[in-house]
Amino acid sequence: MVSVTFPDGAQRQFPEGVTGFEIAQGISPSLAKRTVAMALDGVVVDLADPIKTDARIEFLNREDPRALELIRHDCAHVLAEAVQTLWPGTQVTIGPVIENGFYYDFFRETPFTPEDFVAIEKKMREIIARDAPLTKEVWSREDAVSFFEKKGEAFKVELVQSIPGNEDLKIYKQGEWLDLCRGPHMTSVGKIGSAFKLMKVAGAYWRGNSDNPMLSRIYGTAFARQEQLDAYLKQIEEAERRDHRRLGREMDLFHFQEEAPGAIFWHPKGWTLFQTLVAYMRRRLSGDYQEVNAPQLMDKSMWEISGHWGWYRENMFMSKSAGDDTEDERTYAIKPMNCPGHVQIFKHGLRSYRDLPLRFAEFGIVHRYEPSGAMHGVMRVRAFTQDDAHIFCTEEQLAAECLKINELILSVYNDFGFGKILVKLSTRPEKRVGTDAMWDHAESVMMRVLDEIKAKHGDVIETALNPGEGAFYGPKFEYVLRDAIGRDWQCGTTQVDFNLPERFGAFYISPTSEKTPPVMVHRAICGSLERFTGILIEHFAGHMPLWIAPVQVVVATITQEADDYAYELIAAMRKRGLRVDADIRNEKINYKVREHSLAKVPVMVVVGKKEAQEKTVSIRRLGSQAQTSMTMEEAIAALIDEATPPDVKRANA
RNA sequence: GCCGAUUUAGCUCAGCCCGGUAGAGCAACCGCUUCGUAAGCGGUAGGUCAUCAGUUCGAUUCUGAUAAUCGGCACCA
Repeated sequence: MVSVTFPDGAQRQFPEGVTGFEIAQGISPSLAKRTVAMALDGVVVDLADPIKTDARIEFLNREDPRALELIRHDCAHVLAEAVQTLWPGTQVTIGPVIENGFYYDFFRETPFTPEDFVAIEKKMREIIARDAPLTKEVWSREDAVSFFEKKGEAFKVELVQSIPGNEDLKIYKQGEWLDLCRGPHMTSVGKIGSAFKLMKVAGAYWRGNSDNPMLSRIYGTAFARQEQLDAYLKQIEEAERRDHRRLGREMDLFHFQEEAPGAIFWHPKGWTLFQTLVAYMRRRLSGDYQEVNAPQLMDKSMWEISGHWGWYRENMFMSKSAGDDTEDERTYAIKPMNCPGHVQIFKHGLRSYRDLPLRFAEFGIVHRYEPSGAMHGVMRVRAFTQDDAHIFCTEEQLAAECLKINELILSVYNDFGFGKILVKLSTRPEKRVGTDAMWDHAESVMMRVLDEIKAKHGDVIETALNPGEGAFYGPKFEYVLRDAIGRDWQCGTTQVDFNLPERFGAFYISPTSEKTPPVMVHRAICGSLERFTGILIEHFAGHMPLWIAPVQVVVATITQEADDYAYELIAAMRKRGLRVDADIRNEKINYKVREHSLAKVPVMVVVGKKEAQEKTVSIRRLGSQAQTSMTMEEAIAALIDEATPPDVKRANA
C-alpha cells in the first residue's frame, strides 16, 4: 500500500502502483476528465504513471501554470505529426519547450516556409480535434533503434543511442503517431486546445553544432487560453515598436549603409545621446581611475605576444600602408581590445607595490570582424566603444577591487533605472592557462565576493554560477540587467587575469624587492557603449529620461506673434545648459505636437500670444495630453532640476 | 559563416507570376493659411528599380553571381 496526501492535507491508502487517473476517477469522473497531469511531491508526471511510494499528490488542470509547459510540449508533438502527415519522408529530431513557446527541428530537402503554416496549422487542428490519448511505453534500445531505422529516422536513431543505458527509453503515442520523448505529457492531445500559433521558420544546426547538418526549425507558441495568446502577440508588437533600429530612424539618431557593414553613422541627435552617456561614465570614473588612450594600430607582434593573433586572428582587422612603393611593409592590427595597450602603459617605468592598485580606464574604440550573421543594429557591430578599464593590483587587493567594481556597476545601472540585476560567476573552463592552485585561489576569492555582494544587495541582485564558462585566463563575473519588458542583457563584466601581465613581462617591485607580476582585472560596466545606447533606447521605448534625451525641449510657437518670446526662452534655456530646439514654423500647433511626439521629445514648451504677453509657458510632456502652465522662470528651474544627471544631483546634495 | 527571406523615391509599400525602361501615401520644396496641444489647403520636384553579368529585338520583371539587410542557428577574446 502507498499513502497519498492530498492538497487539503487528507491522506488515503491505495494499493501500490495505483495511477493518478484511477485516484482522480475514484474522487469524481469530472475531476478525472479535467485533469491533464499530476504532480507527485511537486514533480509533474503523467497522470497514468503508477504511484509506487508515499507522496503528496496534486491534480493539474490545463489552467494550472505548470500545465503550460505540457500544452506546449504536446503541441510540439502534434506539429511533428502534422508535418510528417503532410510531407512523408520528413525526418523528426527534437522538439523542446522554450521560453514563450516551443519549436520542432525537422530534416527535409526543402526547408519550410511561412506559407506552409496555414496547411500545417489546419492539420494540427484536425489532430487535436481527434483527441487521441497520449500513452507512454517503455521500449528496449534494440526495438527503438530498429523501429526508427526502419522508418528512416536517422536522427532519432542517433538520439536513442546517445541516451545513457540506465535511463528508460520512453515512447509517447498519440493515435498512430509516436515519438521518443522524456515526457511528461497530458492525457490526450485534445487538451492542447486551440490557442496555439506557428511563429516562424529558421535554420538550426543538428545538436547546435555548426559542423552538423542544417535542420529546418519551426517555432510556435501555445497558451491555455486565447486571451493569453493574444496578449503575447501584442507584447511582440510592443517589442517591435521599441526596436532601436526603428526608433533610431524615427528619432533621427543614426543610420547604416552598405559601404560600412557593422559600423554606425551617428547623426547629431544620436551622437549627443552617445556623448551624454560617455560624459556620465567619465564622471563616474573620476577620483578612482586614470583615463588613458592607447593606439588604434599596433604592430601585429603585440597581438602575437598577447596570444590573440593565434586565437582570434579570424576576427581581427589588419592594416598596411596603402602606398605602392612605400618602404614600410609592416602589418598592423587594428585593436580588437584595449588590454595590451594598458599593459604597455603599466610597464612604462618601474612600478612599486606602493603604486597599486593602479586603475587605467579607456573609452576604447575596438574593431572586431564579427560573423556577418551576427550583426544586429547597434547591438552587435564591428566597430564599437568599450567603457573599458584594467586594474593592476596585488593578490591581497583583489577581493576589495572586485567589490569596488561591483558597487560602481550597481550604482550605474540604478542611475539608468535598471532594477533587477543578475550576477553570474563563471568558473574555470576546460581549456585554460594557469595552475589549479591559482584557479582555486581566484575562484575562492570571487566566491567570497559573490556571497558578500549577495548579502549586501540581495534586494536587487540575484546570483548564479556558470561552471566552466570562465575565460581561458581567469574566472569572471557577468552582470546581466533586465529591461522594461523583461528581456535580459549581459553588459558588465569583471574578469581576473593571471595570464596577460606575465606574457608581456609586466611586474612590480614587492615590499621585499622582488619582481612580482600584478593581478590584472578587466572590467567593463556598459560593455559596448553603442550597444548600451541601443538597450537604453529599447528600455525606455525612445522615451528617454530628461537627462539623457538628445533634444530635451522643443519650444513651439502657435503664431508668429510669439516668435520673439520663443527666442528669448530658448536663449535663457540654452544659457542654463538645456538642449533646446525651436519650432517657429508656420504650422498648426496640432501638427507640431504630433511631429515632436513622434520624435520622442520629452518636453514641449508651447507659447502663443497669451504666453508672450504674460511671460508664461504651457508645458506638455511626452505621453501625456495634459498641459501645465507656469512662469518662464519656474519652468526653467524645474526643467534644469530634472535634467541634472543623477550623479551630479548626488554630488550637489 | 550556415538555413530561409528581403532589397523599387528620404520613409512605408504596390507593380514582377504573364518582359515593352515605374505608381501611391507620408516626408521634402513653393505658395496660400496665423491657427491653442497628435496630420489645414493647393502646387512642384524627386527613382541608372542594390551591384555586376547572362538570356532576349528589348530586363525593374526571367537566370546566375556578389553585397547589404531581416528572422533564426552557430559565434561573441
